[in-house]
Amino acid sequence: MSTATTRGSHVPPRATGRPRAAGSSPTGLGTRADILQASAQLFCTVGYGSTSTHAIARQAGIRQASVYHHFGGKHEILLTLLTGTVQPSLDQARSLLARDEPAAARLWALCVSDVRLLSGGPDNVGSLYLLPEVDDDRFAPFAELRAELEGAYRRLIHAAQPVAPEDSAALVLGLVESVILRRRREPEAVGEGTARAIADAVLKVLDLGSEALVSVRKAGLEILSETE
Amino acid sequence: MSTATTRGSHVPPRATGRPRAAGSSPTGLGTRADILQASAQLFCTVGYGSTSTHAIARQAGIRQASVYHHFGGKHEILLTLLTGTVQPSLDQARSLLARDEPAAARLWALCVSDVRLLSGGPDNVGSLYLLPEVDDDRFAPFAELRAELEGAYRRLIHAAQPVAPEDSAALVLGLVESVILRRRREPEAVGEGTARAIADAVLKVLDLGSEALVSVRKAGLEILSETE
DNA sequence: ATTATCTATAGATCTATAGATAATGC
DNA sequence: ATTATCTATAGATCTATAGATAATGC
Repeated sequence: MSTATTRGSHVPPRATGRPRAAGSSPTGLGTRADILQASAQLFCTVGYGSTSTHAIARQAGIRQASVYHHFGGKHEILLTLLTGTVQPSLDQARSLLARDEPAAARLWALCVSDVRLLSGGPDNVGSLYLLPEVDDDRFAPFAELRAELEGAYRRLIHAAQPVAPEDSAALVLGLVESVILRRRREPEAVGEGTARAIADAVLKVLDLGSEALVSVRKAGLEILSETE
Repeated sequence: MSTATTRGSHVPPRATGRPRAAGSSPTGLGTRADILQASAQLFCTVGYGSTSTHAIARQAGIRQASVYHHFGGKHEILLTLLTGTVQPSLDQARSLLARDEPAAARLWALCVSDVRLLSGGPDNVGSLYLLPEVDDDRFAPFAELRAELEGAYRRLIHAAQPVAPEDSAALVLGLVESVILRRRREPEAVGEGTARAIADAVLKVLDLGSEALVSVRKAGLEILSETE
């Protein structure tokens, strides 16, 4: 729901335990959140393998060894970030699947919602999806959530456009996820306009982009206003 | 042109120098090609930072220190792979820009050609574009080529659809590059059909997807048969 | 003589654990 | 007593260089 939840920590830090040697929690949300935030920023900019636990600790305002009090290692941090990023998308997808509005409008809303999620937040966490390391078995729980999301897209696509070819979902997800690289290259160019443009493009690709698009968009916005 | 050229080596190895301790060139194209091929495979699967020069050497059939006889370091290998991957796309784009056929057909052909390039070859080298490390200044020469390619897309898009919004190129490139992640997730699902489906989707996104699409496709295939 | 490889290694990491320490909680 | 941090460090890398070696070329 909120960014704090996404990052896996919303409890304000209690004052127990030895104090930090230098400074206080950069995020103000406790050490776990500090580590996740620092890791997200580093993984997104220099990559997973190139990021040391020492670099994470420095950015989180603690010492290297303290990272291990909160996580089993780098892989556990990345897994937490990955699932925390895809979970809100999946929640929204399920909520949209359960509704009664026309499928085209719900699909449009899902695309807008996902692009917003990928565009928002302090770091481009969506780019974690692009890390080659994510294919590793250690991150299988994430792959599972991601596959469920793809299934939700597939069902909405089929409901909206029964004659769509089997691999349409790949094109649709490709359009939605294209915002990740776009944000990396032109961070300031990405906004609400991007979300709607991508959702429109999805409908066009599915041959649902005629004059009906205007009314679908309207219905989609209506849905979004009710689900956030 | 050929994969060998892309990888920067086509000269068969001469037999000068101390022989290898174990085995012979895995690619049969010389040590430089061995290193590039081994690095491509590793960078694509486990990432850049997670790949050691030792791992590269092992896979290339040489000792770790020998890598430095051919490249200044890992970054120089990645830069070679990146530019070698984008260069053929850029060559094709320039060649298409210079032709006289309708812009829609040339754009369709460019998309098909790029998806083919990204789908082909032994490794998913397109996924090197996705590495976070690529944003580093060391890889600026690649970013420049990539920007030129985007410019070529932009010009073809505008010629084919004068009323297309400014950021259409981002959507189009997003669709084309979506094949990279698709190939990573479902390698066997990607083929010529994917290339044409993506190129079709590009025209639809640009509102060029009516019944004219059939003739555009035909013209595009004609062009492709003349430029390969 | 030239070349491409090799072996060996210095110095710089990097990960993960052991154990000390400095706070709060009861 | 419990907790979260700290300091210290062992052991395993990893990069890049120095210098030896084993081929071909002339």
